[in-house]
Order: sequence, then C-alpha cells, then structure tokens
Amino acid sequence: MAKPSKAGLEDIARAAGVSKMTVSRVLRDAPGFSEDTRTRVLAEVARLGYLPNRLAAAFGPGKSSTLVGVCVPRFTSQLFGSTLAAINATLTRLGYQTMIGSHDQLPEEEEAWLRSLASWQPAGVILVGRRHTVGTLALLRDLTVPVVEIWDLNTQPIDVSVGFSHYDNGYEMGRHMISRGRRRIGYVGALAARQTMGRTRAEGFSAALQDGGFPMIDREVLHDQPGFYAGYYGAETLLSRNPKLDALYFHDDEMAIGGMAWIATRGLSVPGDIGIAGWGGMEAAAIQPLRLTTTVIPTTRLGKAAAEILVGRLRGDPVPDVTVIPTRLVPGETV
Amino acid sequence: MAKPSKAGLEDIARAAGVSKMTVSRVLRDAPGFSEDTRTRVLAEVARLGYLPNRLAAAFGPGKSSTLVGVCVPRFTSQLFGSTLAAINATLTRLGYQTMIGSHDQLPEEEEAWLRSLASWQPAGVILVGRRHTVGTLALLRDLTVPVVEIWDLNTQPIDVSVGFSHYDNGYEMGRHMISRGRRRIGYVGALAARQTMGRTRAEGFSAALQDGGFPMIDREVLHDQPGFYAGYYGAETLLSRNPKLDALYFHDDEMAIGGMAWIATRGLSVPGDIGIAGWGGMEAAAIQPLRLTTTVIPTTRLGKAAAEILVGRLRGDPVPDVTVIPTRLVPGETV
DNA sequence: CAGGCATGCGTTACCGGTAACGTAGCGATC
DNA sequence: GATCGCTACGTTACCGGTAACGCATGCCTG
Repeated sequence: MAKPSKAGLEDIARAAGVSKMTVSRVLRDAPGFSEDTRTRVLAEVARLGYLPNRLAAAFGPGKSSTLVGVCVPRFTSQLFGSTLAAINATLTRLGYQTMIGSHDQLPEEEEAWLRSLASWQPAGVILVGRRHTVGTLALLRDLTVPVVEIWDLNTQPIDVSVGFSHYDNGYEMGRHMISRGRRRIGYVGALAARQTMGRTRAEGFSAALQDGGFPMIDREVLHDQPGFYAGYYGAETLLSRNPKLDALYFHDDEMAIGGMAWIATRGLSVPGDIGIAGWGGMEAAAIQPLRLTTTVIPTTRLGKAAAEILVGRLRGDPVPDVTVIPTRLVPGETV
Repeated sequence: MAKPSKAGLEDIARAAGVSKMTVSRVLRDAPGFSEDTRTRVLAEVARLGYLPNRLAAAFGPGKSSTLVGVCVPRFTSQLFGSTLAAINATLTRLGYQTMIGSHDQLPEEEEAWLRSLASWQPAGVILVGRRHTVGTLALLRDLTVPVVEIWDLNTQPIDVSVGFSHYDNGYEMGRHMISRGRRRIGYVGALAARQTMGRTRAEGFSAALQDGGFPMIDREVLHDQPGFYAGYYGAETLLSRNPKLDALYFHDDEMAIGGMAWIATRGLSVPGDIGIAGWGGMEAAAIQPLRLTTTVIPTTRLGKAAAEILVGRLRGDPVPDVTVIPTRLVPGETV
C-alpha cells in the first residue's frame, strides 16, 4: 500500500530469497529457474505490486525494447484513425507500446518525427506512405530495426510493405465510369501542395480514361484538407467552369458527399445529370439517399496485418516482403 | 557517413577534447562551461551527427524524462482527433514526445494503458475525461507527475483540469429549444453501456427541460458507436415510437445529420415538423442545406491549452487548477 | 595579502534491468 | 571413481546519460 511503484527487481529478489537475475529470468520466462522458485518470485511480484521499468530494459546493451513508432499523415481522418486503432490494439495485445506521430503529408515532418523517435531506441517502425526524405532513409538504415510501410503498397519496400495500390484503385474507377457510359469526366482533389496518395489515385484514374479513349476533361485540386466542404467547393468550381461534365471522381467519400450537396443545390440529379464516385468507404456515405459508388478500404484488416507482420519481423519469423490488402470497388447508385 | 547514430557523448567528448559531463552540460544548456568550449562541442555534435539517447536521460536518478502520455477515448472521432493533433503539435514544439493510447470509454482500459505507460517513466499525463478507476488513481499518485484532465471539466481535479462542462452544454441546449417553442422533446444517444460525456450532456439537457416545465418525452440511447448511421437508426426508432415529438437533441452532429437523413426519407420537414440540434461543431454540418443548431467546441484551442498547461506544470510555473475553455451554442436553422 | 567565492571544468557513482560468465550440486557415463 | 554435462542459480559488468562532488584557477574584497 505504501509505494507499490517503487518496488524493483532488487526488492522482489530480497523478498523471495533469490538474486535479481533470477527474478529477471522468471519475469521474462527465460530458461534457468525451477518451478518452485518461479512460484515464490511471482508471489512476491504480486504482493509488492512490482512495475517493470521498460526504460532500463530497453536501455542496456541487450536493447530488448518493446517500443514501436507509428507515423500517420493526420489524426483527423476517419480512415487513418481506424487503421491506427487497429495497429494500436494489435500491438498492445502482443505486448508492445506505440509511439505515434503525424507528418501532415510533409516528408520533412516525418523525418523530424523519426529523429525524435530514434532517440527512444524503438524496436520497430510503421510508416504510412512510401515517399521519404534521404534523411529518413539514412536514419532507418542506422536504426537497423524492422520497418513496415503501409497504406500505399511499395513493391520495393525499405523492409516490408503492407497495403494496396492507389494507382490501381484510381485506374479501376476510371474503367468503371467508362463502362457505365460516362464520357466527359472530371476529378476533384485536395492538398494540392502535398504528395498525397490521392494524387496517385488521380494518376491511375486519368490513365484509365486515356486508355479508354475518353481523356479527362478537367480537374480541380484544392489546397485545402479533404473534407465535406472542400468537396462542396471543389464541385462548384469545377462544374461552374465545365458545366458539361457528366461524371466526377473525388479524392474521397467525404468530398464526394460534399460535391453531391452542391449539385443538389443546383437542382441537378445524380446520377441522371452527373455521376459521382468517391473513395474510402467512409461512414458518412451510409446515410446518403443513394448508395455512393466508392472503393472500400479494409482499414482494420490493414492495421491488424501491419502490426502482426511487424511483430513477426521482430520475432524473426519469415514474413512476406509485400502483403497486398485487397480493396473493393463497390458500385453504388451514383454512377 | 559511417554510423552517425552510434556516436555518443563519449565520442563527442573525445573529439572535442573535453569530458562527457561537459558535453552533457553544453547540450542541456546547464551552467558550467565557457563560450569557447560550447562552440567546439557543438561543432563536433554537428560533425558526428550525434543523436541523444533519451532512454538513458530518462533512466538515471535525475529522471529528466520528456515523455508525455496522452489517452483519448478513440482515434476515429473528428473532435478527439483534432484535439490530439493540437496536443501533439504543441508538445512536439516544446520539446516533448507523446505516447498516445485509447481506452474506448472503458475505465479499465485506461488503467491498463496507464500501467503500461508508467513503465516508461513519463514526465506527465493527459487524460480525456474525469472518470477513473481506483487503480488509475493509485497509479497516478505513485507516479507523482503532473496530470491534466481535459475535455470534461473537473472542478476537483486530480491535479489540473482543462475543458468545459458537458452538463452545461446540454442544459443550454435544452433552454434554447424551449425558448424556440419546442414542447415535445426527445434525445438520441449512443454507447449506452459506457460512461460517455454525451450522457452528461443528456442529463443537463433533461434538467433544463424539467426546469422549463416541459420534461423530456422520450429518449433512445443506442449501444452503437456514435456516427451517421447510429443517428439515422436512432431517429427512426424514437420517432416510430413517438411520432408526435417536435424536437430531437442528438449525441453529436454526425448523429444529428444521420437523424435528419431519416426524417427526410419520411417527407417530414426540418425545422417545420421537427427541430434538430447536434453537438460538436463538426465539419459534416458545413454542407447541410440548413445550418445545424449545435454547440461548437474549440478543439484546437483546448488541445493547445492543455499541452501548454502541462508544460507549465513541468517547468514549475504557477498554473490554474481549473481552466475553462468556453464553448458556443450556435443557433442554426434547424430548431 | 589572506580569505572568500565564482567559474569552468573533471571524476565518481549510480539508475534498473540484462548478457555473459562463473559455479555448486547432482546424476549419468565410460 | 574421475569425468562430463546439465540444471539452477549467483556475480559481475555494462548500457549512456546526469547528479553530486571535488578541485584547480582567477578575481575581488576587507
């Protein structure tokens, strides 16, 4: 009751009549102790309310860190949020702790975060995206720990990659639109100044339109963060400039819904006058009068897989370099 | 170029012709060195690409940790996400690192997270909410570090509190509805099994209706996570049971928007047939045809304030025990 | 000019675990 | 019965920083 958190290995050892090292072995389940000793030690651990000091464990030359760094673009996205939740839950369940950061789609911020993380001697790193600065690559090389690049599949990963191809996502949606008879197609994006994965989707989308014989008519990429209002405003800008467009592909579902809201104010009909597609499979689409045509991303599955693969690497298990998490284009009623 | 990350204080010391301790003093800007020495040391630090080992720094008896634990209910909420982003950005700017966790509105999960955090010897803790297990309280007492409770204002905080009163938020909205002539009022909530702050708002709301002479007619609190679809379904359930309700207060804006979507499918008009109010000031409300009546929460300001107050406590500055972040009821066109 | 004190360092010990190594006791083997 | 090898521990050193302390040197003051 006095000061439970102050008890260290030494205290347990004294109380159990063994050495520090034996207590350490019991707690880590390392070989070298009898069943009898184990029982005595665990009893004292419970009685004294021993709390391990991971700092000390991760510090020594053996460096048995249980710390994993995770860096996402931002905290305010539903998709990144649920991926993060899955990663965090899985790593916690497997006995690891996460140190989470965000980089706002700026590679330099990612490097700054990684530099800060490195000073905590992490056991592994999970990064969203595959575009990194040379400084980041050098730091990762020096760290010599497993690195999992997620979300945007990297076929030549630094270490291992888990995700899917944004290019293919865009390409698939482009083909889908053409197959539905759309001919005058536009694109509405966000975060124009950043190297987003939405840009990669737009490239795939554009290529599909080109290959299908109906090249993209126009695009509007805002500087804002993606979101409902950005979609609303983007649709307004693009359709005012090009009223004859018969389909729009948006950066994501929220923007698509925002775009449909603007279209509704103009008295135009979806999909009659104009077809709409989003991306992500976000919850907001659930309450739309029409089911939104979109690409569903299994965020939880992706996060769980990423965490498990990282732990596999940490344990030395053989893991695949590249793990594809399949996405699904779900045709709705909007194209 | 060889192995920059391997350089330690010892290496810098040797290269600069001084002792480890002097290098340490220079880097921490602790008194006890000349300007000349400083220049030499910093030159070697830059040349050798020295990376500090925070593990070692936080480890010793001096325990100068720069680690701050932050625990939020979940990662997939826009409001918690933007608060988290503000906390993280502010702490990073001030030279701290964050270790983030989630507890899913379960006090036991918060305790488990805190136990895990404690083993990293953090310098401070930020918790969302003010309901904690006895185990959590005991751990916090043993840790003897600053604790900032945010979001839900605690007038008798463990250490310090930054936030606003959810009860008052609800009460204010109750009065507002009555002042707008609403008389048969209902409530739609979520996460029925958890001690959410939405429940506190509902209590304040109910009290205002009682005090105003028009007690709450009915309520529907779903077990689901709050979200568009929960709002849709909750409105359906409640209004099917009680078709004569003339106003609904929702757990948050997303649920309110979901509720309006269901109402639209029934051909009812907002605010003509039924008044709607949400909570949070979420972005989804921006694209609604009608401006949603809601309470706007300054999440960024709250997060920034919380982080700054924590750092103030860490530096020993005098900080207020209780900091109120004012929220704003914004009457829209839906009540 | 002795004494006091600030400045600018170096030396030592230590934090709490863990790797590496040493060793006592005991049964099995040749 | 001497050797071997295994089990179940104890001992020691060490990780990389920092607090505490020691100690010259130079300057100021009475």
